[in-house]
Amino acid sequence: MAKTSQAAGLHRASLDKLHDLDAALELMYYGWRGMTLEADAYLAKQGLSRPHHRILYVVARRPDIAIGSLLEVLGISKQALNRPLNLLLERKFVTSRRSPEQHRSKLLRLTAAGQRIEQRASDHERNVMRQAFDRAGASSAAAWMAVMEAIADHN
Amino acid sequence: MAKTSQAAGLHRASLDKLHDLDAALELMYYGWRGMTLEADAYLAKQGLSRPHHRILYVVARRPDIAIGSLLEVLGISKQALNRPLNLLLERKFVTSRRSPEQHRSKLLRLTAAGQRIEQRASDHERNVMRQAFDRAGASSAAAWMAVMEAIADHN
DNA sequence: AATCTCAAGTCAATATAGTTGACATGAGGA
DNA sequence: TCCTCATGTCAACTATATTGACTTGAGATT
Repeated sequence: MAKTSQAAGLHRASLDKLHDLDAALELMYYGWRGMTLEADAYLAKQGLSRPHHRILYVVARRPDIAIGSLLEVLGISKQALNRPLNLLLERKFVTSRRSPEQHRSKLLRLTAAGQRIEQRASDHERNVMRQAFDRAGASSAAAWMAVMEAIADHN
Repeated sequence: MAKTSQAAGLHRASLDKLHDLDAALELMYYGWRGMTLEADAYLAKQGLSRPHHRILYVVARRPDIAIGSLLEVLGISKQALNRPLNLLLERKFVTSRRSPEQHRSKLLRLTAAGQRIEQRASDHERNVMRQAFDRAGASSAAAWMAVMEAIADHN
């Protein structure tokens, strides 16, 4: 293994399993990584990262969302939103305008360029999912969704 | 919504679906969150966080692992490992000793206290998985594993 | 008009998790 | 003695987040 990077690329390690469900924990970890890897690489090429993508993703699916609602959906503080959102506004991936009736809030929308970035980044993730679903079959895909829903809605 | 925290708790948002697989992307996101939420809360109570847990998890499953191998498995730089590992050594959750033959490398092991922390943190994650598998059924659990493997091993 | 409320924006300080680069230490092998 | 190699450490930097305190600007209320 030549002289690549000090931080090696993290290829699924084979660890002893102490418990029945250890394999499931590890699959969740490496699955998350596997789904986001290419999208993150694409975003990095654009000078963006995952927080930017999350903003683009949500605004794409909720045009005219107000900043306050966006904060709620993302689950972060407005100070944390500030930097990435301003970058997206500066680079004209997102526009903001005041609401006609509710002049207090600002409504966010993607520009055409913003839509393109969002689509390409999400496409990387969707392609990973599509290939995995294709390999495992449609009924497995449905089962995967059911299990993930149970995990997401835990408690 | 009273005056809780500026960063609200992030409850699965209902976003419009622009693509077929958008639901899958969101499930991966919220699933990852759902699995790690309680474990992270437990670790925070112990003054630890996810990197510490990852170290404990790996060392538990590879007793006498050398630092260099640990770096490889974790996929981070030795400088990034330094702080969390030193904390674990200070707090006597991990011990290091020199190898009898290979005096160059240090071998890491969990103490009893370290094993307890690792087990409890991982238990939180395993419990989430167990409940989800129970709800979805054994064949769905197997399908979930197959899909996650395909995602993790993507290219 | 003066004041209150509320969404948004901003500034400062802090924590965490990581990076690269440079260099020191200590043990074995040539 | 000198070289290699695993480990350790220092410094500087980046990114992503937090809390707290405050300002701004628009509407609503008295």
